[in-house]
Amino acid sequence: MDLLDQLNPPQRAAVEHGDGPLLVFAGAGSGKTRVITHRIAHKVAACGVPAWNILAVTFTNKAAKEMRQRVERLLGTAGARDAWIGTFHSTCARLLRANAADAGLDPRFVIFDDADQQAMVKRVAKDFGLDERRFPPRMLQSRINQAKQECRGPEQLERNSPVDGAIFDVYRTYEDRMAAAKAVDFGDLLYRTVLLLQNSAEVLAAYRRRFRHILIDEFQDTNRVQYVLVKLLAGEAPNVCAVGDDDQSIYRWRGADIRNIRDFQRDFPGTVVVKLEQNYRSTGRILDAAHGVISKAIEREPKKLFTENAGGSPVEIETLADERTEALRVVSWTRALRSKGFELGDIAVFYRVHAQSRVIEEALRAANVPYAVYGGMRFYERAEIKDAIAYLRIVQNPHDDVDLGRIINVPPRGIGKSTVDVLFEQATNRGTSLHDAMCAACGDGSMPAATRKRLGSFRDLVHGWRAREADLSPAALLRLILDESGYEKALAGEDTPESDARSQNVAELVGSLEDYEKTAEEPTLAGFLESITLQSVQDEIEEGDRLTLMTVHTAKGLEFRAVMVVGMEEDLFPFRSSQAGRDPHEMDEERRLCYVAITRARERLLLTNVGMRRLFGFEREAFPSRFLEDIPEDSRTVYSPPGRPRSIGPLGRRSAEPAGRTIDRSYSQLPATGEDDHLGFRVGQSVRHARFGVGLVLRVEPGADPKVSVDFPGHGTKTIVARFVQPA
DNA sequence: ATTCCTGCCTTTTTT
DNA sequence: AGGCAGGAAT
Repeated sequence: MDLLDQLNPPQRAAVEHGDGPLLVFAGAGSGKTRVITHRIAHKVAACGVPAWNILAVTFTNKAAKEMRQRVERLLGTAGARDAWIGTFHSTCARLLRANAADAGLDPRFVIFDDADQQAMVKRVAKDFGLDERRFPPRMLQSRINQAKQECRGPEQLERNSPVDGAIFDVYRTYEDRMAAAKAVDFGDLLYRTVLLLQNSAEVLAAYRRRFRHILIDEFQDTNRVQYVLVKLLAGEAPNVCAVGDDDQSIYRWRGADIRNIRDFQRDFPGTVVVKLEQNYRSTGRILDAAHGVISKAIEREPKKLFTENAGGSPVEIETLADERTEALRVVSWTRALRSKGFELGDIAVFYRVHAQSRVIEEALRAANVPYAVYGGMRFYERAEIKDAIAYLRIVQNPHDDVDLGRIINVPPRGIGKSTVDVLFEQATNRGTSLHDAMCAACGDGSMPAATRKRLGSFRDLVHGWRAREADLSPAALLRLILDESGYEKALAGEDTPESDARSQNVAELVGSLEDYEKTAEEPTLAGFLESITLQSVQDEIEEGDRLTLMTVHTAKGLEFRAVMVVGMEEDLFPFRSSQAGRDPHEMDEERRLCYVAITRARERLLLTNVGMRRLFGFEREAFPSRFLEDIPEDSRTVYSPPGRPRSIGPLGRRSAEPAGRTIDRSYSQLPATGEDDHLGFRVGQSVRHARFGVGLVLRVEPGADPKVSVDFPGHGTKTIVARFVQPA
């Protein structure tokens, strides 16, 4: 087989390019993965490079898996085996575990996901007594992540304002608590790998020797620390091949830094640039539409996709009355396509925000159309699954405070909040983990005897499971835990439809652990735990005879014969949150997102917008997205209902008044004057409460259980059952 | 210690 | 609208 035969000239140039830095601009559908896989195969088969010397990095496990399969197809399974193909994060996790001592980590560290991290941040912020309104945990968390993305430890942070000071305190203490918990977060995986390579010349040299050829997929999505990592590994004679498309950069808000593409040519002198502009996916009309949208971006590398597949059906643009009608249109379009020979699996519906999916799901259920929704609440994020996993993680690493804190009283075993608070405090004071504090409390007199006893029996349970880890398979261990912890019984005891669903989910987790044991090369508990925390939405996608529903973000990298994008409206797509005043780069990103949506379609594309949309509980008038105007007229067909002249052309763009009308329910539901008087309380009256003192009645709520809303100076507004306050 | 309720906030989420 | 967190009631 000749690896070069099936390639067009630029693809071939990229594959054949010898040593030295290479930057490939790979437009949508231009055969990017083909170039990477063929380049790997070419290096190995034609240039005599040992597969061992190759590192290929992707962003999702799915991409990594697909890449490996395609390389195997070219080289044979054995020929490809030694190539290191993985995501940034899994690669780093592997490096850190292999060099744990040099990295200053326990090799059994657990990886915290977003939610775990937030729990830890919250705990730290609370210890500092920070006001949640001034310092939302979410903000603190993102500042920490941002710092790590920029390769900055706490000491490298600005500390000029009180706010900066608080962030510094939280960051530093967070790091201490993470160390005590023997846990790392996503940012740590990358940042600590960089530190490892910077601090150990030996380790760095070893990996530079090993990874002679580095290939990076989706380069436009790399952030700073990833870029630094690549530079470190590439070394003095960089054989780095970066493949990306600046037009598909849609994760700027998550730290992806488009400067990496520009800096690449500066940092790697002599970079050869190849542009792949021939598209093998979409019809000419769809590409024209995509180009119309993306060419208006204020900042982009000039390029234009072309295809030999000219013509095709026009892009359809259709205005519906409201989101329910739009959902029905999903059903009718699906039916129409099926009668034309499309399978359900060929069709996808994209939306800007998850909240849009519900109406569509309802319509599909009513019409008996099978579908799968991706994203939103994910399996491993469900409370019961997180609980079960928390137990497993405690077995792997009992010092994991977040997970121990999560399950120490789940199911309820009489170790209440106050007890846990005290234990946390002791742990913080002594610089130990919650686990160690718990064990200490079992042996000293710091807790009441009853509490001590309950802590002791829980500790014994945990230690018992740890002792069994070696001789039980992970799935068997989980079954033992679910039994002995009482978790299973507690769920069964609830006996509600919800608890049944949760039991099923837990059973499914056991099932997926069993699957893992069967399929993994070397199944271990740690391996399973790592694989699930590093899993993405895309990894969950399965082929099947059903319609696909997902956000545009999730759709990146996929393709479908027919695509429908709903909600093509100003303020929704492009999205604009209630706060105004944002920079034009954000609009560019929305534009690129729209470009991504359009370029997923192979043959058919339907874009819809509605006149009236109910979203987030409010109904408001909606106006066609500006992106619709950018689609050339000879590539599109516009359907608007009669009597509703919402032409897409130079449209009646919304005037400058604020977005829609909003009705504040909390006021419209206030009882009218005259109804204010109940039970002797009336609005404006002074009342006294045992704890909050004297306050002013703002609202009286009649009913079987009358309540009053009272503003207590110094305590804020409370809604209290009326009999707990007296007139003052 | 546990359960119930109210008020909050709402984008996207490769790992 | 709906999910969640924190506070209040039992």
